[in-house]
Amino acid sequence: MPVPLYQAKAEFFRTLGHPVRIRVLELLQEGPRPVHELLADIGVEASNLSQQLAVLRRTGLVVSHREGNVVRYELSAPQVGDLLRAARTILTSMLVDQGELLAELREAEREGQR
Amino acid sequence: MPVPLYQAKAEFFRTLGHPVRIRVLELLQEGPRPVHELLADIGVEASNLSQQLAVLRRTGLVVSHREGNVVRYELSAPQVGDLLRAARTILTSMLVDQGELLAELREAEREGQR
DNA sequence: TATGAACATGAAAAATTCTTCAAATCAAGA
DNA sequence: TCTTGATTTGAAGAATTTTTCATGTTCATA
Repeated sequence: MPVPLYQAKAEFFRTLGHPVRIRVLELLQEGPRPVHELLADIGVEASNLSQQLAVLRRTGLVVSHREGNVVRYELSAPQVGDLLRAARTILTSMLVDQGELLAELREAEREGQR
Repeated sequence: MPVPLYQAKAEFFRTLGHPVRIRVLELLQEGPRPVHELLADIGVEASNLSQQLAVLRRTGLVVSHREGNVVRYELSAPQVGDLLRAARTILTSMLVDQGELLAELREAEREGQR
């Protein structure tokens, strides 16, 4: 009973769909990091971060290993960077469009006020 | 009060994180399509599809226009294709890894049984 | 203008996901 | 061994998202 591909994709995107998880992935693009460092950069409760890390671990996007007192995380799929970049491209172009729309709306409003 | 970028990204990915929405986007990559055609390809209730289309419209990923009796949808950001492709790459490589893992587990099990 | 097909919408119930809190684990050092 | 810092875990309640159903719209055509 293989999970249909489109469902696997949906699950994959859904795991990217959380602000803390996105920040973690972006930080990890620069290289492996211990939890306490992530914790310092992203300002959330330790247990909350831990829960999100668990989500990323389950999907296999990151792996962790303990080094003494500290647990270090890293991306397991380096291509994640490409994905985030592609997303950024779309997103900025969409935000630009929205910005233009917004500008037009404001313009229209000014016109109306005369 | 601009929405922090990482939050915008998370929202963006979350809208991709639904099987019906993914299928819609993939179908629309091949070109514009009327709702009833999407409906035939994806087998869900009409109102359900409609709700998901509404989500995609709100995020600005698709646009629709009525042509007589029919409403035609299309991708508003053609780069969505790139994104889906990047995702597919990661996903398949991850699935392959999992497949290997699975194979090892089965192997280990066989070993154990001897 | 009455009817029907194609879609959309609003709202409530059902299902998932998030956040938070208390408690547990693990390794290092006193 | 006791303590402490680092991190994880389980569970419960809060918040969001999905699904579903009934009802609207819109346009074409009889």
